[in-house]
Amino acid sequence: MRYDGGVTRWLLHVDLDQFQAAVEFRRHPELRGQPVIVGGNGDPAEPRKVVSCASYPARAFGVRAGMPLRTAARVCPEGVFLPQDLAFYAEASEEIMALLRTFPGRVEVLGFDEAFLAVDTDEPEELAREIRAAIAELDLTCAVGIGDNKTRAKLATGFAKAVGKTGQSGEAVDPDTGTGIFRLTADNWVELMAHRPTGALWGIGARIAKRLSGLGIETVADLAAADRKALAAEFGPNTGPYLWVLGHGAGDTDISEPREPVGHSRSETFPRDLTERDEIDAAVVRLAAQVAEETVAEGRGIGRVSVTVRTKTFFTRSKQRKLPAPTADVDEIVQIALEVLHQFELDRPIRLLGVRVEYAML
DNA sequence: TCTGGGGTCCTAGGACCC
DNA sequence: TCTGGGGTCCTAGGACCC
Repeated sequence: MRYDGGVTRWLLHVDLDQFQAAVEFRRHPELRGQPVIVGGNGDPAEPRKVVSCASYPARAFGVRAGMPLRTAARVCPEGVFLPQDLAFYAEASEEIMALLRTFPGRVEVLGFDEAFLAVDTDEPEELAREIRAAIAELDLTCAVGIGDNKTRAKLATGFAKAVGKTGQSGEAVDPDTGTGIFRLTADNWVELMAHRPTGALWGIGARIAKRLSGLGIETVADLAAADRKALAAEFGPNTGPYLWVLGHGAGDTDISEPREPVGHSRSETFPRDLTERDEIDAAVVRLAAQVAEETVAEGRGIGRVSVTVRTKTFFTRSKQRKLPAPTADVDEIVQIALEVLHQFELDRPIRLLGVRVEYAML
């Protein structure tokens, strides 16, 4: 933790509250405090679309991200449904990240609504308060997790949101009160995390938690005490030991340098299943052309094409092909996507089609 | 009321070559 | 005639995250 100068390196994790809904409130102030549900085209009757973001009042009804819109409409009849406007949220996200970059430290963007800051300071809470105050100037709120590494900073944000909860609204509020900020380090890791299920860790989802459970590992403490060899045998030589490390709360102590994106994809779940070869082909042609055009417009070459097919029964498979040479030819990509598509049986009604490309230097 | 869309990374296993 | 390992490339699939 200590290095030249004797100032401590801290990782701060900044996470906006109910981001998409909060951004909508900026242009629809009359909706503040309402159970707003963002998703699909804003029609709660639209099938096969899900909630992207629910405002805290909507969450009080049980509405959650990922829930079908029609379910949300049922559990929250007075919900205000808004179409998802990703371009608008991207713009707001840029504004937030630009603001974060005005603070001392370096910024790693994690998504539309969260970022890590690596900063050398002895007063991380002070900085966190300043960040929350600045975000409040944008008519937005956020929680800030402070940690001695990224793992702990990220998890600290969860505690910050719990601490900052104010009754029904659930918002982490009031930059002056110090709520909405939490510090998680090696000092309080065991006290706060040891008894929690492994799935509480960032990087352990439902599947791995279940497999860990099969090994008798239920809690973070169990994971930290687990035999690394046994973990390696179950999860592989890299993932296994990494899980053990996670159990101890260890993680990167600096942000990652921005990486070049590795690929790009477009997919679509159809309102009704596709059964005709013509319409299946046409959809793949359309998706492939879109992905290829977007990729070429960015000046990138394409080295691999993959096609995903999901049937009515939610059976999902993908096939891919490496190109003989990188290309920026949209027609070539479309042709290859069609050829890959035709490697599938295509004898079942199709719910989703997707086309993905991987970048390659031309 | 069935289960979005867009990413990243890891692992297993077969083919192929030395 | 049979049998080695190691290394790399490629595809398929799984898992995680926001």
